[in-house]
Amino acid sequence: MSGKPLSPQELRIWHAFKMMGEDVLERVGRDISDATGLSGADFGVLSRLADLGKGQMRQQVLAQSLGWDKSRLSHHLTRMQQRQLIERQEADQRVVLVVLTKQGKAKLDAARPIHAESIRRNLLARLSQQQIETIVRVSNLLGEDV
Amino acid sequence: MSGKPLSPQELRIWHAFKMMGEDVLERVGRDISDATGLSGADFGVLSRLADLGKGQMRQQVLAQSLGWDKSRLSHHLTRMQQRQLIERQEADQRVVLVVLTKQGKAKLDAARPIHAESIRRNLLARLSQQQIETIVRVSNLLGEDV
DNA sequence: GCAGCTTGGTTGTCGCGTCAACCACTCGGC
DNA sequence: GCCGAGTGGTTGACGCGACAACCAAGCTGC
Repeated sequence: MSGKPLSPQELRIWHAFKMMGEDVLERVGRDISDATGLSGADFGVLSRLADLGKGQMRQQVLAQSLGWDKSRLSHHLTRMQQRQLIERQEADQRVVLVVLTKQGKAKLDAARPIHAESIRRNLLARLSQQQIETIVRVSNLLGEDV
Repeated sequence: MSGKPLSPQELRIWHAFKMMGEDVLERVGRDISDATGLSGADFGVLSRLADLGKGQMRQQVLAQSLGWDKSRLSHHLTRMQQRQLIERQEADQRVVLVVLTKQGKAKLDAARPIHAESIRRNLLARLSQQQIETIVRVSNLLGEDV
């Protein structure tokens, strides 16, 4: 409410906060992509498919677990399908099953160690236990709906 | 490196970290956009133009201060130019000056208080002083190049 | 002079993400 | 029966972003 502009101090905090996420996300994404050709988004889809769904899952459940809307997922799956990472099967009409292909599984398996290593190098190894705990706590605070 | 997969604990940390940034960025961006039609990127361009350059700046300097590459900026400016938020003036050949238009300035002035309020509500007000200090420290740690 | 590098910027292409419109099916009520 | 609402998904349009190729201009050095 108070229309006061942000102080230089507040601006610094905001800037730091923005950079923190973007930097790390970008590095991890790039590591995966350089090594396997998968984007961070691809990796998210494939790993949920494998871990939560034993290789197959309904689109909407997948969307839910990614925090994506159905349109975004539909577009993304179309592209992944063209690259043979997944298939779509109509279970009964109306329900579409997303199925991990051999190739998708292979790429995922190739990407997992890269992903893990990158997260350790770019995030976990750089922070103290204290700091990590604060991150988790802060994330929960900020994730609450107003 | 150790090929070990991430533990559930490590995964939770990673997930928390990812969400933290995405949530808040998205909320602030949406607040600005709902109120003024400017994207977060537009706001960044306009505010740098106004604050760092007294309303005009060379493209490359602008790109530098945004952390964007020249191509991205060029594309974005083309779109902003079509919406009359900025103009491009060739100073001497070879150098292009980006100039804030009246409309751009007006939009920026409208957006500033929204931006400030949104950051306070979605970030600053939710955290303790301790936590904020940790964020800033962590951001610096993570921003260092390897 | 001119070959070659660097600098400042534009352009095309293509993957990504949002929004709104749409289709098809199911279910509840009347 | 049918009408309306909700659910699961697709589609098209359009802005955005990364990348690579390109076009000047200017700056060496010979």
